[in-house]
Amino acid sequence: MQDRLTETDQRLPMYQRVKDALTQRLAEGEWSRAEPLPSETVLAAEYGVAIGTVRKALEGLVAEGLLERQQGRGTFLRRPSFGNALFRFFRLSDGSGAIVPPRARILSRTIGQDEERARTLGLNPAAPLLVLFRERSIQDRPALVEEIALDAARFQPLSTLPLDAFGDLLYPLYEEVCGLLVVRAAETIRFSQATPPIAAALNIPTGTATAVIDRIAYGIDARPLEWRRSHGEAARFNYTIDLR
Amino acid sequence: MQDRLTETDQRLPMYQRVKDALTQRLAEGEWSRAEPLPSETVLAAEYGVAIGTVRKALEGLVAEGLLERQQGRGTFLRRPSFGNALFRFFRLSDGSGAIVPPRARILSRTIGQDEERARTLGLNPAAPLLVLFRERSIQDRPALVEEIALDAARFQPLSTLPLDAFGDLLYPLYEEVCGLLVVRAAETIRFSQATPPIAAALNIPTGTATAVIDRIAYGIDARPLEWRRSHGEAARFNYTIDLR
DNA sequence: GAGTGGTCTAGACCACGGA
DNA sequence: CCGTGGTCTAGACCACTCC
Repeated sequence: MQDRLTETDQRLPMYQRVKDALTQRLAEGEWSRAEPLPSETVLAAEYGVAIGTVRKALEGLVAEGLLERQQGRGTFLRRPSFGNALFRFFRLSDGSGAIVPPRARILSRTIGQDEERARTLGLNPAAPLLVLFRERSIQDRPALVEEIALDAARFQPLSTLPLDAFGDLLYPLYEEVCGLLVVRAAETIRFSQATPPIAAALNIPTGTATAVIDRIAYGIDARPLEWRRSHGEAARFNYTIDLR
Repeated sequence: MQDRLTETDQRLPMYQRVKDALTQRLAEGEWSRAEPLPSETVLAAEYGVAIGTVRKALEGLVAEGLLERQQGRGTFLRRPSFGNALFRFFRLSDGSGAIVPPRARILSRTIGQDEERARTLGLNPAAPLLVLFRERSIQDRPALVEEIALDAARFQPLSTLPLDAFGDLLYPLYEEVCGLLVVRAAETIRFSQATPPIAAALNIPTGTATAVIDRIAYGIDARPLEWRRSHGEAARFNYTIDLR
């Protein structure tokens, strides 16, 4: 057990090496979300370090959003909460005020090449990509259209899954069907105008102001998993951030 | 020295009480940015706790962005870096590519009442507000217009300061002239269209798409200090965020 | 009651910065 | 060189969850 750390750089602080080792085990799916990690005491024994060192490693992983700790219960793999949070950007309380879960529908699925997006995903420029077009609507009114690019190799099961089996959220699907866990995402917001296809999909006039959000979602191993571009009507856009 | 903690809630964890006490001393301006806080050892002795407890309090304040620590040098009050970061939202590399510091010009200064904004600032609705209109430009081209509301009482020195003495950045001014330190801010982004006065100030046609950013800046005591609404051309808007 | 994480202590040694 | 924060240890007791 103890030599699990020997491969990592000896110059790094102990807690960092423990953290790296745990990250790798998390990435390999060693623990589900229902099942707690070994306790601090056990981990300390496994790695041959003091409990405080394990604690520091765990706290780091909590800070990075990989783990959740709960007193009396244990330490768990965290479920990222931004999965459907794109809708955080848009006003949801359309009329009734009740928060309705947005419905998703896959408009098309193709496999092809795209040099630029493959590069963005950290792949060989010629790598085949699985490309989805997706509509998300609230109360049967289209609110967003999304273009999604995935590594066709890693997401192979999705290329045969029936389109109506995709459900409303993709990230749980990635996890269940492909064993890939989204941990972090970076988004870029900018402003544009609806091109004819976008306008048609959103049911708004061509040229209407839109907000465009590009997202790159990263897996537990910090490599890009998904590229996504979402279009929505600018008038419905509303976003809040905290600065320090 | 040791009884400095007696006023705080006895049920709170020790490190929390130390943290609260330090926050208050920071808010009172006990340490400048050049001068380090007392060392961990000294603080531990002052508060009668173990060094690890002080460390946990300090780490919390670092996480909140109030402090910076540097090995071998000491622990320092942090200078928030978002002061001129509104321009993070907009494409700066206009032509030349070189990053030019944006110039600011105060267009007007008035004192008046505004119930809603006073409430936003946590003031009595009838409290007098100091309202500034400000233009910010890059290479002599207006890029942003801002409306800024402040508590006239707390920012009293600003009501008589010559308009051309305001400089390009307000937060250092708040600190130097009023002794008020901005620590955190919350921003809301939305898209709109330029009204005639905004269009005139930005030198764009009325009705052009704009990005509107509302900001509330908070002081070290976590109370709102400043309300600000910035308008810029939407086509120049570009913003990146990280989600977890 | 048994086991978990949360708080707290009291030390040791190391790495870095500055005089 | 001394003093700083950074790392690490080895315990203690408490608060919480679950059976």
